[in-house]
Amino acid sequence: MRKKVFALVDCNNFYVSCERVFNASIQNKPTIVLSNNDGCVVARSNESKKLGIKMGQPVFECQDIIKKHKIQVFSSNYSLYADLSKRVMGILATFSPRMEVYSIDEAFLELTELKLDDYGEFGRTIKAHVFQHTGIPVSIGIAPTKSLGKIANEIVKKDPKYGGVLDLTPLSEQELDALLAQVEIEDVWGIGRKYALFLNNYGITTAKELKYADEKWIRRYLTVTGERIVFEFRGISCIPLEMERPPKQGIMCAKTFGKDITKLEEMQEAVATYAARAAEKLREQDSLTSCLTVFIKTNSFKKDLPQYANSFTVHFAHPTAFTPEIVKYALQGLKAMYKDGYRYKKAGISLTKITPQRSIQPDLFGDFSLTKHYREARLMAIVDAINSIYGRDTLIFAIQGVTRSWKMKQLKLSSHFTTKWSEILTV
DNA sequence: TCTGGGGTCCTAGGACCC
DNA sequence: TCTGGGGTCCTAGGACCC
Repeated sequence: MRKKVFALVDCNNFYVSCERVFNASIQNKPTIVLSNNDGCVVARSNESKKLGIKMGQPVFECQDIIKKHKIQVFSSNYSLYADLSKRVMGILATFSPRMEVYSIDEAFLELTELKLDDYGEFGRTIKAHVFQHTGIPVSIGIAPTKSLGKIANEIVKKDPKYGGVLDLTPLSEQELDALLAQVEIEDVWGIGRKYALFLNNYGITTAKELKYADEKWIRRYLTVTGERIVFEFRGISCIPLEMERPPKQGIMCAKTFGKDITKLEEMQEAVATYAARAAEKLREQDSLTSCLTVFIKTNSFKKDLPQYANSFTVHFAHPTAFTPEIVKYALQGLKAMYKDGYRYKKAGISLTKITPQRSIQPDLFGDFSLTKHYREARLMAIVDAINSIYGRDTLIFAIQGVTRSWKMKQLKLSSHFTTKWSEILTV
């Protein structure tokens, strides 16, 4: 069997790069993008990485550095990033019929069937093409397995001498091992904090040492996922390309509030809003749910305040994607556990037991009516269509509230350059 | 009074990813 | 004063079945 070839294409500092596409004045300035509510740093330009800003760091902790070095700060503009991501992926898709969109800023391309002489050259073409058409810089790692592609990408990002593209396929085993020895165990794809600590305790500190570890032992302590990494490092591809995203098995909508909630009515607004959003996502993938969990919690960082956290799960008699019904169950759950006298910081909805819409079963004996189900589905389709044309929340349910004092804080939001006509770039 | 062996399915919890 | 959100997969253990 011929060796496979995968390219991992990863957008550099993606959210920051997106902001830069539409803002020439921040090209070489240190820049960061914040999480919801402007709480933590979730993307950093190379300049801000050098200044010591850490991924996930709370903003208030690095306020001094931000001021001192005039770091450019942005709230998350998720619809802008999603739109640019779509454009990048569209271009990547023209380079191979076999592509896996792995995350908002990463994709695997399988190049095996292209039978090229020089994959590195192909990678450089892709990189140039993506930049020319979107303004987004990418790094590319090419290798016989997905895990090694990740490794190549890791090395490319750290060492400018590769110019953003590294092809491992022509390397000898010794050359490959020398590169693997440079990658620390915690930077390996699939090894998180816990496993890194565990492996370090046993003297496995680099990707190379993991490659030559006893696979039986690895399987026992890191399960099959760990064992797969070992084999992938040895050049045996065990993590297949997944071209189609299967429908989600769980859908979540959870957010911290812009300000604490102390009243049940406000909490009902928030919970109803999240439930309605989750129901929307459910319908986007043509699914139904029959189980909902609602949770609420106070701010656990504030140790001196009274703490309360609870969740409530509701199982439905019939699967549904009808917003009023899902909202009703969510509010029932909320009522069952809500307690007065606390300052709530966060709430969320999670939908599980998700089934495809076409699997719906008429109930011979119960009160379930197929006619009613279709009527509800048509109504929702209309609501969704209106909201998609005129903007989210054009049509909402009264319980979701109109004041929304608890809404996310986003003080440094850039314009929706590509998704709202009113905010299109002016020159 | 003695009481096997082999399944499946479900759930909770823990690991991971970006 | 200020600390994100949304996913996946795997395993162990319990319930239940024959």
